[in-house]
Amino acid sequence: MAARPTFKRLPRAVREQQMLDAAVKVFSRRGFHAASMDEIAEDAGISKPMVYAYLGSKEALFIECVRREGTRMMEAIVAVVEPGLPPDEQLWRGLRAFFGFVGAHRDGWAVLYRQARGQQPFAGELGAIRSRMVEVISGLLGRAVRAQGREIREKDLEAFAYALVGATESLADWLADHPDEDPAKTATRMMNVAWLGAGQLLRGEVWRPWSGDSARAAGAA
Amino acid sequence: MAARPTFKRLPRAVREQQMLDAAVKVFSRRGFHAASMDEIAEDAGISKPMVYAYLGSKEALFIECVRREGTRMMEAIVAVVEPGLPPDEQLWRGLRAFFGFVGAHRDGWAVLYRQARGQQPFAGELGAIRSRMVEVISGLLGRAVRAQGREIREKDLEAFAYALVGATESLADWLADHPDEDPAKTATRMMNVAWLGAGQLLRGEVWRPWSGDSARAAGAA
DNA sequence: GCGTAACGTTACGGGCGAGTAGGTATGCTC
DNA sequence: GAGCATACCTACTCGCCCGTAACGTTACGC
Repeated sequence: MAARPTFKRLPRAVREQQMLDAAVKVFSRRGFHAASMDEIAEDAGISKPMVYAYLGSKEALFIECVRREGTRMMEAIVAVVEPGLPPDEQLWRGLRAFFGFVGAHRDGWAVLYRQARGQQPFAGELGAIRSRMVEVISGLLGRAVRAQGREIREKDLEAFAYALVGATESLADWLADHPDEDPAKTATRMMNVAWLGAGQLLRGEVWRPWSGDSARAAGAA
Repeated sequence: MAARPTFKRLPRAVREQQMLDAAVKVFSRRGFHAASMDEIAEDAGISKPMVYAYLGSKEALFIECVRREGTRMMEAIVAVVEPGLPPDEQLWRGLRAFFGFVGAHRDGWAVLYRQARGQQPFAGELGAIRSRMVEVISGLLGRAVRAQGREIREKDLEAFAYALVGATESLADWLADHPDEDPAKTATRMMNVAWLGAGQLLRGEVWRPWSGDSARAAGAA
């Protein structure tokens, strides 16, 4: 044998994570179809049949990537959102966690989700994650509305939440394309859209981050 | 030869449109990669080499699809938005035209754009269209803000517009997935998000369509 | 220390689909 | 009605890349 350090034997769980890391990277850079299993394997420092042995197929591998990243993202969000807080603070915390996550996984996130949106086999997987987010947001808003004794149709709520999710994803793309932007500031921007809307913007109202518990929307200029 | 009605000879311009129609349909149903040139050709009632003779390559064909649909969409919008009207009415008109267009091209729009978002070669093409929309919206809002003697940073404006475009696209997807929904009503929903925001929603404020020129946001309940 | 199961490899099959070569028919021009 | 451009076809080539068969090698249990 050559000088090759044969210390490479690693347990399955470790290898699987390495493969997923490599897969996320390559899928991100090339897109699902343009990515080749050979490149992923090489990037993971392993040979192709191992990938098949552990993850099954290209499609399964991609789904696993989406699932892992999606789960991590959801965990990052739910970790900071505590029910019981006022709705705008919950929203703010969630957004800050979300953009923080995207900022930390710049290459990972955006392109992976940009990929999954289109391809039919994965629309379901991505749709499930988006559905959870829509649920969370519409639940949050719905409870807040009803807590004030008001009525609102479920479908209106769903559409509203859907739009907010879309806006947030869109700003995430924007963030991924502007590497010098600050995630927290992007979250603030999103808060201005989600909470205040264009009408308030024209009236000079601005939403500012929570510095403790007071200081909501600063009044008109 | 056989009984085949040989009356099929058509001028190039006509055939090109037929090919594009077929391509939009097939790309929509299958996605860019899964779509085969054979299927597109068959659907257009022509043979594959003709497609290559006229449109060049699969990639060029797809780009042409995006460009055509995008142009049509932009035309539908700019046809109804007249500068000089108050900003919220301009926004409302634009949104109504947009959702009307999407509703009328349900299969076309959503999936075509869902496709183009991911695939790298086309991101540019789609990005150009999105940029125009961002420009239009940020221009609209920027003028309105400055008309009131207020200042606003260009980047804030851009991010705001970007978020609105994302929200709108997201609701367009929603509309495409809910065939029984009314485009105009969806536009109204979007208006509630864009103009009022969640804060007003909680206060019971609702945005209602223009019936002529009066009747802006209906006051609190 | 030896069997065995888990880790790992090299090298190939084979399908699918983009793109093309080369040839035929039709209609327009003058 | 000859000539020419344009519309149109059948039948291929060929490369890429997913997935696998068949075969080594390390470490762990007992």
